[in-house]
Amino acid sequence: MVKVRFAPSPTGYLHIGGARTALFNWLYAKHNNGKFVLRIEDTDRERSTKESEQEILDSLKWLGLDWDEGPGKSADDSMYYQTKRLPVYHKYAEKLLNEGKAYKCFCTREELDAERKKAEAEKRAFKYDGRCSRLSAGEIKANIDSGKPYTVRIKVEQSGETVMHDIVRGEVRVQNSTLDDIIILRADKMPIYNFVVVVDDVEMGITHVIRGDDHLSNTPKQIHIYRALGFELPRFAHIPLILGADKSKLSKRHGETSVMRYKEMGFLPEAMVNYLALLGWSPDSEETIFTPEELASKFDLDKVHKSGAMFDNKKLTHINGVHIRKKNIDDLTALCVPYMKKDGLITQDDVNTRLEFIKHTVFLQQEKLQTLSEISALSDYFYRDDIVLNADAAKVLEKNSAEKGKILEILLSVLETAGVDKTKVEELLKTEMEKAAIKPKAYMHVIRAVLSGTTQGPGLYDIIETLGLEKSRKRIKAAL
RNA sequence: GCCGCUAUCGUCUAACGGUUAGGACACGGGGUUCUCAAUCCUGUAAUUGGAGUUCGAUUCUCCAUAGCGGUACCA
Repeated sequence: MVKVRFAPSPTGYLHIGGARTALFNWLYAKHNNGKFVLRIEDTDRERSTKESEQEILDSLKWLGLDWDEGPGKSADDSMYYQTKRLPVYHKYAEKLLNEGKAYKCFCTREELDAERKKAEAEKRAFKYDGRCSRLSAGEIKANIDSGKPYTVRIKVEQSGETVMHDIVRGEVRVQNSTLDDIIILRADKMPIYNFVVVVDDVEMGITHVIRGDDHLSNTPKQIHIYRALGFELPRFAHIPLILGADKSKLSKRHGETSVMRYKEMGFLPEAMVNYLALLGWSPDSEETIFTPEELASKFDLDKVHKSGAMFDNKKLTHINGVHIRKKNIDDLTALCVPYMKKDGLITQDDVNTRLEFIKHTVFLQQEKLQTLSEISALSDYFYRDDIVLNADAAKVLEKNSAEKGKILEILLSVLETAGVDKTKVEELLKTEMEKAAIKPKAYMHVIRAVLSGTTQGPGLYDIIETLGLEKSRKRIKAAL
């Protein structure tokens, strides 16, 4: 059975790139009726926080990327937190030490840093020379007796090459001579990523390691660790990075990268999923709009592209608009309400007492919305007492100033007899205006400006009907 | 520097070695419409360069160039 995992380190929010990696794993698991595991890689104690972890969990949940195993899925979560599995890693490290496949390295970080710097200054590649592996038993004992801290390194064979078969990259070869002895345990006994990732993937039975391209050069090292441990290799798939506008790996300096910020900005999770899936992968067909379920049924690793993909907010926004248009009005309203509340258009009381009205105003803007957050600016004139006349609308009134008074007088009388029913108003207004020899374009534009303060929006008669008699009358009188 | 990866419209991408190099976003034009949006039609726009293999290279090989990633007691 296919079993994949997403293994974030809780050192910050879940960003777009991480979300896409999680998504590809999730899609692959779903597609193959496999399992999707979430594991928290918190061995970097200095930077890991509980808040970050919570935000990552919330982000994944929001995106709908539910995990089969991981935090919150069983009575005992400890298996999914690396800091809670320290004895396991120590056990394996001990085993390697006993078998002579690993050794204790007494070199200090300072010494190594100095050598690295020197090598850099001399334009040489720095590589640890493995000197501690050649220490005599006596020297080792002396070091330990004197309490000298040590890291644990795995000895890496220096001849030959390591070949990996990546599902998306194909065959990748590296000369072993370019690798140095890999640290698996820090001086404080905390295990290192390359080591824990191997141990955990094996212990969890991960069959496919799907991760960002930036891990490609770690893979040969990990393969050496697998071999030292006598483990079988999983299948690897390195997916292309998501790039910013300058084609470097997407990061904060390119703008918003936090998944939760996209939620705040009014993006739908299914739109994020849809867009992210298309970044680095393409379906057989030429369609572009998919539900998460459709993506899961179509997704496969062999259609994953090799090169990095630039994140394009415009396309995301377009896809978001399409998904918004597909929403039913109850769901869309529920989604819009938080934004309307935040922008002061409505209160919870309004939600309780005039939900149908709110729904209707949302309905009128549905086809125009690209992001949920736009709802307030588009429909505020339905909620305000008075309009705010924008520049374009002012221009319209000015242009038609000669007829404005007459138009409004007629409208007023039409409303008095017809009420605000949109078909009745349309009918009567049309005949009355014809009598007065006023062109539709002229009176409609003027009325729209007076009633909404803008030059765009839903159909004019929808506006009148939604506004109601009282507000319409008030705005007409104010403009006269 | 060293190691690795990558290279098709501005962007995301498609194309058994044979296509007028296709689609989507964005942009431009037009239809529809009371406006905007939506929708429909439509236009502009790409194979990094050089060798080689081949009857024929976007596609295979090599070189160059460029970009990216890695080069930690981070993940």
